Amino acid sequence: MAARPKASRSVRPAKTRGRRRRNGAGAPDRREAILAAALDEFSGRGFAAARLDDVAKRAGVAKGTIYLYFPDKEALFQDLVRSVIGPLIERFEASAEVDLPARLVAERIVDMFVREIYGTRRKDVIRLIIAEGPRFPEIAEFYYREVISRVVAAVRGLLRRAAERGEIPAEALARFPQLLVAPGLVAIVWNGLFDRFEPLDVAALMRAHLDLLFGERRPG
Amino acid sequence: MAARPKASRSVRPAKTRGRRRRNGAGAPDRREAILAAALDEFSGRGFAAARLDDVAKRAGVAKGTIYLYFPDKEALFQDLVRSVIGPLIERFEASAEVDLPARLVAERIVDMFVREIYGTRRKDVIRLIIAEGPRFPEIAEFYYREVISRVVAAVRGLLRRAAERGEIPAEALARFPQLLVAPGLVAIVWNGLFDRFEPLDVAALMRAHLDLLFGERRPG
Amino acid sequence: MAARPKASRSVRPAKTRGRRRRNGAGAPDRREAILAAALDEFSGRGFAAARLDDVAKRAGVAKGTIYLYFPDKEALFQDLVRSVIGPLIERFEASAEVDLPARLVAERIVDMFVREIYGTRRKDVIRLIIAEGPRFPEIAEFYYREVISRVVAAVRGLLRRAAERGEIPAEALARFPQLLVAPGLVAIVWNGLFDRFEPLDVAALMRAHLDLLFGERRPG
Amino acid sequence: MAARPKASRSVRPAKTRGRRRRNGAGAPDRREAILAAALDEFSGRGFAAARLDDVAKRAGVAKGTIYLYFPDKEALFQDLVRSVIGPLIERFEASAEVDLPARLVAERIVDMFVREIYGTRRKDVIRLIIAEGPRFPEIAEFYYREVISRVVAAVRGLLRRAAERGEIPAEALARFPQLLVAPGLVAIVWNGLFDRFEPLDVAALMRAHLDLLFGERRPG
DNA sequence: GATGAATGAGGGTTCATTCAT
DNA sequence: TATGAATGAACCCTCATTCAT
Repeated sequence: MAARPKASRSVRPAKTRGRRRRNGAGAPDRREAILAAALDEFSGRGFAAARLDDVAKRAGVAKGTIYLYFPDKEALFQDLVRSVIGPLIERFEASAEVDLPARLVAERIVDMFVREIYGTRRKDVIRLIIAEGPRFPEIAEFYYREVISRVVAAVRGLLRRAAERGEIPAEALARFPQLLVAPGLVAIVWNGLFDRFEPLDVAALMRAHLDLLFGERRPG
Repeated sequence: MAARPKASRSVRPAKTRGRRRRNGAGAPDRREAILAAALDEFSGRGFAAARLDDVAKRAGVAKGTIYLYFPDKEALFQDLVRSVIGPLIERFEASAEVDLPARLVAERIVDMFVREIYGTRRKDVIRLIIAEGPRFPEIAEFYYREVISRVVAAVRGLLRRAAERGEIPAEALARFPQLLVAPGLVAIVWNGLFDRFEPLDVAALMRAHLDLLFGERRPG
Repeated sequence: MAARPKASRSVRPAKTRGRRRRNGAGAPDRREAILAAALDEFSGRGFAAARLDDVAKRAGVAKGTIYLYFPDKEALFQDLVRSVIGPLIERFEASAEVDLPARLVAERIVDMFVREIYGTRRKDVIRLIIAEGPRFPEIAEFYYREVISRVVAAVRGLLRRAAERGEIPAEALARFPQLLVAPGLVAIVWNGLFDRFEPLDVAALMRAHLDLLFGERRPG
Repeated sequence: MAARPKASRSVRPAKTRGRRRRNGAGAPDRREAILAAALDEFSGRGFAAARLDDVAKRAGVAKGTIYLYFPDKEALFQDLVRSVIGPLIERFEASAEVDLPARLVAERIVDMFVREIYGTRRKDVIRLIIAEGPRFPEIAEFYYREVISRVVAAVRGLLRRAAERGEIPAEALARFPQLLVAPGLVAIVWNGLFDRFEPLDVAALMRAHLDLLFGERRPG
């Protein structure tokens, strides 16, 4: 924090783009190792309380090495979010575009959420965004631009098509696509805070949610 | 740092009992001023990054004064959460118990949420709990015990009655009362992260949500 | 410490000299209570680490009350030393002046040391002087002027008379009266540091010491 | 504050093992510089009042550097004592074990005391132990175990042999070896408190002491 | 006189960042 | 490139001292 220079805007060092050295063989990529360690530390303690020292230790590198790949702590955090969230969205858009009955598509999306997000460290990144976003406008903006707005658009498309086919009654959802994903968010938050008191069956939760939206599913 | 147990339980100094000074008239209570300032600072920067110095400045007291009312930074945080959340829950339970059609009760609850939480600083406290809860097991536990479990119970009761009267189709909701409040959570998170990109009409969101649950509302 | 005004030179407030109030009846003297509490706290934790808050608590007065009797922490410390050490010395000089065989006089002095110093809180004050003296030139000077130099003079007189009568062999002691009291100091230091590992029988130690100086004592 | 147990045991950082920098030539070791500075500051102001800031300044390092070598202020203090006292004792035991007339051995020991302790900063450490020992049980214990008990044992051996050979009259000393070293302690305390009022000729003091114990020394 | 809430300078400790090797 | 010792700005917390009541 404080008055350190703060170049922020995370510059990927040349060497990483055109990567050289005996990498590609078996040497674990330094940058990846650091990002992975950072995810652990940041989601375990929050951005401010996480120590780069611990990140370095966990990544198996020296503290100074982090600065070869990231200009500062904040940039490391931002790159972490980008690197985890970035790849996610394309897959999601693809899922949402297939032209099948909405319920089916929704189920696929839910499946993907459970498998690819809730079941992985990615949910921790989303939790991080929720927790730290207010302090990191750039992160929030990135997330809005790269994820939220596209998810919203994709879901809207899906729902409009469904509405046209009469698969869903109202246009409520099309106006507030957030309602479709709300339970996913709840699940992530619940998981972080209350799972040890009362574990949540996400899959069941999401199914119940779809039942509410699309009407009881006829198992037949 | 981290979340050491540390019973804490912040002691209200004697002075509040036998209070001196021109308090009793209308002078803002020191303790309240500090809590208010703490809410601002904590929700603005997060627990770890917030400076007690700033809390003091904002509260118009000296740094040391904070320690007359709270044993340490963590206790201040915990007391803040307790003092804001505590009073909330009773009102909520009362709302949920009235014996009226579920839709009506739900609407009242939604109204209360919008007015008493979303429209006040309380939403910031909830955001804080979401953000810091994983690092503060005591906070998470308190919140689970005092809020979540009671809300869940109250909502379950409400929904069961509604289901018995045939007002809502499924028992999905009774199994996952989280689904009822999910949009509230989404609204709070959205408000903190994305409102400046795309403001959210919470009232409309919540209404749409109720429409989905109870079927389109007949405006008549 | 630091840059506080520091009037030091402990001014006994007028009220204490010409003491008023229902004192003399049975009301415990405030000043004495504070000094007693200060002795406990200072000898328990050292000057710097002792807290006036604790002194006040132990004395049963409010923190501010201390400042009615002593200008600051340092003056309290100095007055403490003076009030405990002052009365001691006259008694000692009287003991040393009686015209009896040196061995007898020495035995009386030793007795007095054991009873009046080693056996009371006064030994703690001496320990305090040893510990804090280097930081409190005034204390050291007071102690040297009021105690050491007078003890040394008295002991010298005693020894010279004894030497003249042939009771002690050498003039070594007269040159270094410190040698006479050295075991007393050792006892005090030992008591503070090592008594829990190996308790010291002071009386026996002092007797052995006298035996060395005056030759074996014929019990007959 | 106070004297919490706290295993401490200050860790020598790796750098000392595989040392870099032009050390190995003659550059003063960081750790040593800090210890030396700490000795100055601690013995000048006492443990509690000494400021690590000043220690750092005096050692020519940054404040944070201290924490690379010592976990905290207390450990620095303890290590200081250990590092100064540790090496002392072996030499002393060796001196006490030679099989020569007791008077000669005693004179050697006294010489060693004057040269190696009284004439060096080591006397300041002993003063520190006396002053702070009551607050630092571990220090007192260490000192008792590593120094006192061994000195006592060595002196006892020495005296027993002397008694057997009839060199000293009584067994008083063997029961209270403290009597042999008492003047050394007095000298150290005197030096710290009263030397500016009345300097002490330690060598003469110690010689006079030996004369008392072993009988006048025949100059022939 | 007595009180104790309030003050704020100060000090121990942490940790992001730098840089000589 | 990689290292990790060194730096020093901050920040939490303490406590001597003040002063309104």
